Formats: sequence, structure tokens, C-alpha cells
Amino acid sequence: MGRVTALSAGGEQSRSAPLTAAQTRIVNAALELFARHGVGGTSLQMIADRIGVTKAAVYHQYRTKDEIVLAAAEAEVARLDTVMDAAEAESNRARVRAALLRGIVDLAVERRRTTSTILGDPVVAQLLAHDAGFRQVTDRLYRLLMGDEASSDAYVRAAMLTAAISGAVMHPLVVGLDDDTLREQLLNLARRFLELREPRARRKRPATRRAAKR
Amino acid sequence: MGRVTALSAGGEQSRSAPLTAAQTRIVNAALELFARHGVGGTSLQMIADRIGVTKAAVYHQYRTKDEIVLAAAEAEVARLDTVMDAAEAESNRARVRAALLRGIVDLAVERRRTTSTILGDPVVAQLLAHDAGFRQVTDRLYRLLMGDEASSDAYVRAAMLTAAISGAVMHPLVVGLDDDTLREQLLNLARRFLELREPRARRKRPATRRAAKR
DNA sequence: GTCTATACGCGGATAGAC
DNA sequence: GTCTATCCGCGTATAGAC
Repeated sequence: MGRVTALSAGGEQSRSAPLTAAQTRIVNAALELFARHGVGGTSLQMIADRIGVTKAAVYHQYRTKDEIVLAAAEAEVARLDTVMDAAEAESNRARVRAALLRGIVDLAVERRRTTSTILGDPVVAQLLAHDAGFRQVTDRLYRLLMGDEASSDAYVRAAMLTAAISGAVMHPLVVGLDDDTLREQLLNLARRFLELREPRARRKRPATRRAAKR
Repeated sequence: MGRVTALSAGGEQSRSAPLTAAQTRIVNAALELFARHGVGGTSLQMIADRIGVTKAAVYHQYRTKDEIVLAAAEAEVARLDTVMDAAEAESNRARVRAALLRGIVDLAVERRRTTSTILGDPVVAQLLAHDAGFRQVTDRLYRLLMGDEASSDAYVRAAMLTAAISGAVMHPLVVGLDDDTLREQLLNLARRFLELREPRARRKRPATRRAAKR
């Protein structure tokens, strides 16, 4: 199971092409601006001004704004990849899922003003849906979460769980909560949601492991 | 509490100023285009072209694009208001919550390609956060969902539940599922998530009380 | 009350010089 | 790699026609 993926020393990104110095400057500036003004509210001019160059100079590095958005999003996604690497090092499937859940919640809370703003944008979602590297990461995530189950129940469950975590951290209802409280409650509820079993056997510890229904 | 709002014949909206004929045409066109191209990807020109007028004619009805987005969003939110009206007619609190949950899930699935695309947009969320009528609706929703509970657990729970439902319906994992299946699974899991109780004897003080002001 | 004509500034995008 | 110059579409804005 333990597939080792090569990570760059900077830890900035893993699969896509390594960034040049100029590109790194652009992506970092973009990440800060996206978090503050949203993706649509950030212009190439703002990015250029922040670095101290002209709009066309930025344009020379990335031929379109979408490419910048994609590069910035991939930098965030790379963090998820790292979390999965760590989780996958655990010994059995239950431990892997537990470590993964904790890692995801930690990540979501830690970057509740950054990642969610970027990855939550519908334009970004559209872009990432067509990105091979990103799909690789999400596929891995869903496989780790649901195992080999392919039922509609498993799909909906995984969709709800990821949507709940990423959506809750930037939800208006919880803006007043500090990171520690949010993380604790989120992990607690997410864990129990993931452990929900089919309504048949209600909270009755089954003695034997149920046969894979598949 | 059960305020009866006058609904236009089309059932389009409830609390804000009633729309003129021209405004209704614009909002309807905007809703279709937003669902297809996203909010940021829809220009005033597209809206004007679809109705068969000039851009300036549209601008004459709504002085800014944000006003159009707001009007369109409110038309969607009005549906939620109707669902809450129906749920609140139930006899006791448990029944109200059950009817509400079913109504929310039905609504989310029915408009899985419309509502979520519009209300999920961060720009729209920002706009709605400053809209009095919208906050009234969401406050009512959260009160019906959580009762009078004001604990951080209740906040996180409500945030996760609403995020899970609205986020799951447009999640890549479930695009292949038909509406009936999605609705059934979603309702089932949402119901059980809402019924989760606080586990006993599991207290670990965070101790550090930091001012959560941001 | 609904629309047209026209214009301004900004944003993304491109070509070519240094 | 970075620049200037230029293009077109977009949101915004005003004045006025029916």
C-alpha cells in the first residue's frame, strides 16, 4: 500500500512541473490575494503590483489567469497529499482512516480562510475537475475514506463528509469559534458520522466482522 | 412566527420588493445563465441578449450586477422560506425538524444544478451576508434546526449539516446518481447525523481562551 | 415605465522590442 | 524575463427617445 511519492524539498508542490523563481513569487502572491479578495476579485494587475512588475510580466509566466489559479490550487492540494502520505503509513485500515480524518480536519481548520476560499470557488472546482493531477489526489482520498466500497451509500457518505468539513470551517455560524474549539467539535462529529452504520444494526457491537457485501 | 407572505403568481419571491415585469424577465434569465455558466461567468451582455434587449436596458432595471445576483439569490432563498412555513405547521418540535430536514433535502436535490451553483459562490455568500432579509431566513433555519441550543457543538453541528447537504448535491462523487437515489441516501444520512448525541465522559479542556475576533 | 445610443475605465489577452 | 503598446469585452454610467 505504501506508495512513496517524491516530494520537493520546499514542500510546495509534488506532481506538477517544478516552479521557477518567478512562478513561485506569482503563486505566493496569488494565494494571499485570493484568500483576501477571492479568486474572481483578484486581477492580474493586483498580482503584478504586489510583486512589483507589470501585468504582462506576469502574463509571460502564465499564459492565462486560469493557469495561475490552477497552480495556486495545486499548492493547496499538495498539503492534502502530504496528509494522506502520513495517514497511509499506519498499520491497518481503521488507523489509516482515523489518522486521515484527523489530518483533514486539522488542515481544514488551519487554513479555514485560505484553502476553502480558493477550493470552494465554483470556477476553481471546474478547473480542477479537468486536472489530471488533482483527480489523482481526490481519487486517492475517496479510496482511503471509503475503502473499496462502491455503493451509492458510500458515495453520498464521502461527499457529505468532505463537503461538511470544508464547508463548515468557513460557515457564518462558526466564525466566532476559535480554532481549537472548532477543530475539536469538527473532528468529533466527523468521526461519528464516518462511523455511522446501516440503520439495521443500531449501535450494537457486532461480534464478527461483516462479510464484504460489495 | 408563522408569517404568511404574499407570493406572486409565479411563486418567484416573497419578502423583498415585488418585481416588475422587466425585472422578472431579468432575474429568470439570470438564474438560468448562472446555473449554466456560474455567476462570475455570466455577463450583463449575456442576460441582455437572452431577453433580447440592450445591456443598458438591463442596467436601467438594476444599477449594478450585484443587485441582479442578489435578486436571483433571494428568489432561490424564498423556496427555503416556503419549506420552513410548511415544516413549522407541524405539531411538535420533533415533527418540525423531521419535516424541515425532508424539505431541505428535497429542495437541495430538486435544484442541485441551480441553487448550489448560485448560493455556493463565495461572492454571493458575501453579498447575502450583508442582506437583512437573507439573514432573517437563515436565522430562522438555524433556530428550527438547533432549537435554543447555543453551544459550540450545536453551531458546528448545524454548520456541518447544511454544508453537507448543499455541498453533497453538486459533489463530483454523486453526479452519476439519479435524483431519487441521491435524495434517499442524503435524507437517511442527514437524519442520523442530526440525531447524534454528545458522547459522555470525554472532556479535555482546551484551557487557552483566546479572543476569537477576526 | 421601458428602452437605445454612446462612452469611460478596467480586466484579460497578445505581439513584439529590449 | 521583463517591458511597452494595443486589442476587445465587461461593468458602469448618463442622456434622452417612446
